[in-house]
Amino acid sequence: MDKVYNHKKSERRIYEMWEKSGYFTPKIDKSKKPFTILLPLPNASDPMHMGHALFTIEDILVRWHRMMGDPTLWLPGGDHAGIETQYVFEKHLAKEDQSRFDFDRNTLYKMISEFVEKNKDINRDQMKHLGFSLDWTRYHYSLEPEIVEKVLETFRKLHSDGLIYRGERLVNYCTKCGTAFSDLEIDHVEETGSLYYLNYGSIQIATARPETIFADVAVGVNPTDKRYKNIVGKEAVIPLINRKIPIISDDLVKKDFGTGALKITPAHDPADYEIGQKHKLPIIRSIDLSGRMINVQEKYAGMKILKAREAVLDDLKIAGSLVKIEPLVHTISSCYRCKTTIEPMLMPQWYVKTKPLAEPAIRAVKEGKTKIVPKKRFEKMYFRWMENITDWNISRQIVWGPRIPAWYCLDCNPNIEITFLDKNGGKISRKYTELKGRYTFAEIKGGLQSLTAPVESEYSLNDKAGQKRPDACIQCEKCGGKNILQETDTFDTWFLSGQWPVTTLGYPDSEDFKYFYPTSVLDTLWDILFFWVARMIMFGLYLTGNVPFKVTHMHARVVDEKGQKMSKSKGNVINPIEMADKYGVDAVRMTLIYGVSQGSDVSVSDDKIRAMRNFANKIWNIGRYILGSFDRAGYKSYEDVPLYSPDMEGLTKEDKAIVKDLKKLIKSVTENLKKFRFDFASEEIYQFIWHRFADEYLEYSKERAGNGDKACLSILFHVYKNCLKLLHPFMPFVTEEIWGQIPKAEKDPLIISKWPK
RNA sequence: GGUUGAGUAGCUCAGUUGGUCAGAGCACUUCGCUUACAUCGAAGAGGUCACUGGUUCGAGCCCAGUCUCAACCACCA
Repeated sequence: MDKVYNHKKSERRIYEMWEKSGYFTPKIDKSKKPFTILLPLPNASDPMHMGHALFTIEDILVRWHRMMGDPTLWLPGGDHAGIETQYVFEKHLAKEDQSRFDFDRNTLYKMISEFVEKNKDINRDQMKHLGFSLDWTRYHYSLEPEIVEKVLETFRKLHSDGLIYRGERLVNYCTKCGTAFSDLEIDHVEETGSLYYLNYGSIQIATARPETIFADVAVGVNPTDKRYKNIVGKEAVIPLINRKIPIISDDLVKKDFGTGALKITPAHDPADYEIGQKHKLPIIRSIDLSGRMINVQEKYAGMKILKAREAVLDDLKIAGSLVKIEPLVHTISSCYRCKTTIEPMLMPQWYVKTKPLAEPAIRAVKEGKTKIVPKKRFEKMYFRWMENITDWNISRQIVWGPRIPAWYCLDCNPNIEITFLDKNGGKISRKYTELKGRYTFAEIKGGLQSLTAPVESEYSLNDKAGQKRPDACIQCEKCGGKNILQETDTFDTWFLSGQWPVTTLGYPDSEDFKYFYPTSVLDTLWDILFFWVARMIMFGLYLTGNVPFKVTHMHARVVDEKGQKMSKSKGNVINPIEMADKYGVDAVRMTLIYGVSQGSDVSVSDDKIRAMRNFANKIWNIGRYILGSFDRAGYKSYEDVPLYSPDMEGLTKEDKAIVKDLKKLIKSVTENLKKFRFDFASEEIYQFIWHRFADEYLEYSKERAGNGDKACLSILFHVYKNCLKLLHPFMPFVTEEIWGQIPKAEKDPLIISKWPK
C-alpha cells in the first residue's frame, strides 16, 4: 500500500467494476419493497457544477438502501432544457455572426439537436466520475420519441378534459429570447429609475415609461379622489401627438402615488390591461415583439425602447410637457435566462387550467402522501404557491422542444400570420391571405419559422381514434383543404419534465412502472419546488391517481466560503470535477455533506475539501496500520485471525468498550440516515473513526498488535470493516479500494455488502 | 409591500423535546519526523451565543420588541 491514498489509481477502475458487474441495476423482486430515486434531470448538454455534485445525497441514500438489500433503482436522465439550450446555442451562433432568424425552424432544430448530441456524454461521464451509482441501462433523454409521445398524449387528455385553452392576454415576453414565459420564469429585480410627471392637458400624470404614451387610451384616477372628482368623464390630451383620451375612475388607481392620475396603456402593462378590460378600452400597441417602437411617428419608429424613451423625453421637454423628474425605486421583471427586461405583450398562448390539478396536489401533501422534508419551511412555501396558483402558460415561441400538437387549416384561418424564409432565403412575414397565390404552400412550409394564429382560430388536435401519428393530420376535416400547418409554439420544458416520473418509468403498462411507481424519494434544490416538484405532483396525480414520490427532500444551495452564491461573473465558482481531480471524489462528496444542516447553504472551499481529503487518507492509513500489524505477526490469510465474537478469549475492557461504541455508532448512523440527517451521520462516523478509533484505540493497540495478539487484531478488523461499511455511502471509492485489500471472509465488493446492524 | 429563515470562536457552521450546551472543521500558538498517516500527533489560546426586556429554580435554546442580513412571493404606474 502507498503511504498516502492516491485516488487517481482507484476511482475509474472501481467505478467500471461496479458498473460492469451490474450492481446499479436492480432485480425486480416482488417480495421486496423497492427503493427508488429519480435523478433530477440535468440539462443534457450542460457540464456539471457544484449544485449537481449534491446528487451525492441521493447516492448516499441509494448506496445505503442497496446495502440493506432493497431492490434499489436510481434512475438517470437528461433534459433537452428548451430555452436554456436554445439560448446557449444562439450565443454560439452569434459568435459566427448568425442568428436564429437566418434559418428555417427545421434546420435550426437539427443544428441544436446535433449540438446537444455532441455534448450529451460530457454530463454523463461527469456523473460517473463523481461515483453516482445510477442505473445507466435505464437512461432516458427527454426528447426520445416514446417519451415525447406520452407527453403529447397527456396534452390531448388535458384538452379533452377541458383543461387546455388558448388565451390572449398580457404575457411575460422577452424580446431577446423571442418567447413568452410563465410567471415563474421571471425574476423581479429592484431598480432605481425615474418617475416622470407629464402634462396631459387638463390633468397631470406620473409615469416611469414615457415611451409608451403613444399607446395610452385613457387616464385613470381613484373614484374617491376629491381632487379629480369633477374631471372624471372629461378628456385628457396625450402630449406630442395631441390625441384626446377619456379620464376614467377605477379602484386600482392609487391616490397617493405620483399625482394620483395614471396613464392607461393596456397593451404594455398588466394592471392597465385589467383596467382596460373592465372599462372596455381599446388596445393600442407601440412596441413590437423585437422591442422596437411601432404605430408611432416616423421619427420614433423602429427605435429600441430605451432609445425611444430618451427621444420622447427630449421632445416632451421641448414641448414643455415634462413637469419634473423624481427618482423611483421599483421592481422590474427580467428574463431569468438573459436578464433582459420583460415586456408585457398581448399575444395568444396555450394555457393549462391549473386549479383543478392543484387541488389534489395540495391534498396529497396535507394528507402526508408526499412528505416534504424539511417540512416546516418548504410545506409553507408549497401551500402558498399552490393555493394562489394561476393558469400555466405552456407555449414557448422557440424551436427547441416538441411542438404543440395542434394543426391549423390556413384556408379556414386566413388571418394566421406566417414568418418564413422564401426559396431565396428572404424573410417574409405576412398574413396567409396576403401570401396565398404568391407562394406555394410547399415553399411556405419548407421555410417556416413561426406562425401566430389569432386566438379564435380553429385547430385540430388530431386526436381521433387511430390517428396516433402527429403528421397524419394532412387534410382539414371541415373544408378538405390540405394547406395545414402545425402550431409552431413548443412546450414549456417543465411541461415535459413535470411528467418525468411517469414517462421515464414507462407509464402505464411497463413492469418498471408497476414496480417502482410511486418512487421513494425525490431530492432536489428548493429553487425548483414550483417549477418541477409541484408540477410532477400535479401530473402524477392527474395521470395515475397516485403521487410520484413519497418524500420530497429539499437540499441546500452551494455557496462559496464567504456564503456567496457562486457565479461566473463573481469568479468564485468551484468546479466539482476539478476539485475531484485534485483531492479525490470522496473528499468532494464529503465536503458537501459534512457539517451541512438541513436546508441551509452548503459552504464550499478549497480548505474544506482538503480537510476531507485528509480524512480519506486517515482511513487509508488505518488500513495500512492494521495490515502492517497483521503481516508483521506473520499471518497470511483471514483464517489466521478469528472473526470477532463477543465471547472470544483474550478481550480486554478496552476491546469491549470500542465494540460497544461501534454498536452505538451503527445505530445512530442508521437512525440519522432515516431522518435525512446526513450531516449528523457523517460527523459521527468522522469523529468515531478519527478520534475514537485511530487516536485512542489504535494507539492503545500498538503493543498488543505488535505481539500478534489475535483478540486485538480481530477487534481491529471488526471495527475497521464496519467503519468502511458505514462510510461507504459517503466515501465510496476509498472504502471500496481498502475493502479489496484487507483479508476477509466476505467475497462481495463493499457496494453490495451487508449494512451492519 | 407580504412571507420565511438567519444572526454562536478570526472564517464556515453544529448545537434535534430549555438543566455537562458553550462545540466541530479550517486558520492560529507551542512542542514533537514515536516503524499507519507531517494529508500526522500532543498540548493550547480564542465566544457577555446580535441587542433589550420577560417567563423559569435554570435560556443560544421559550415569549415580546429592536437592529442587521438573506431568500422567496407580489401588477405599485
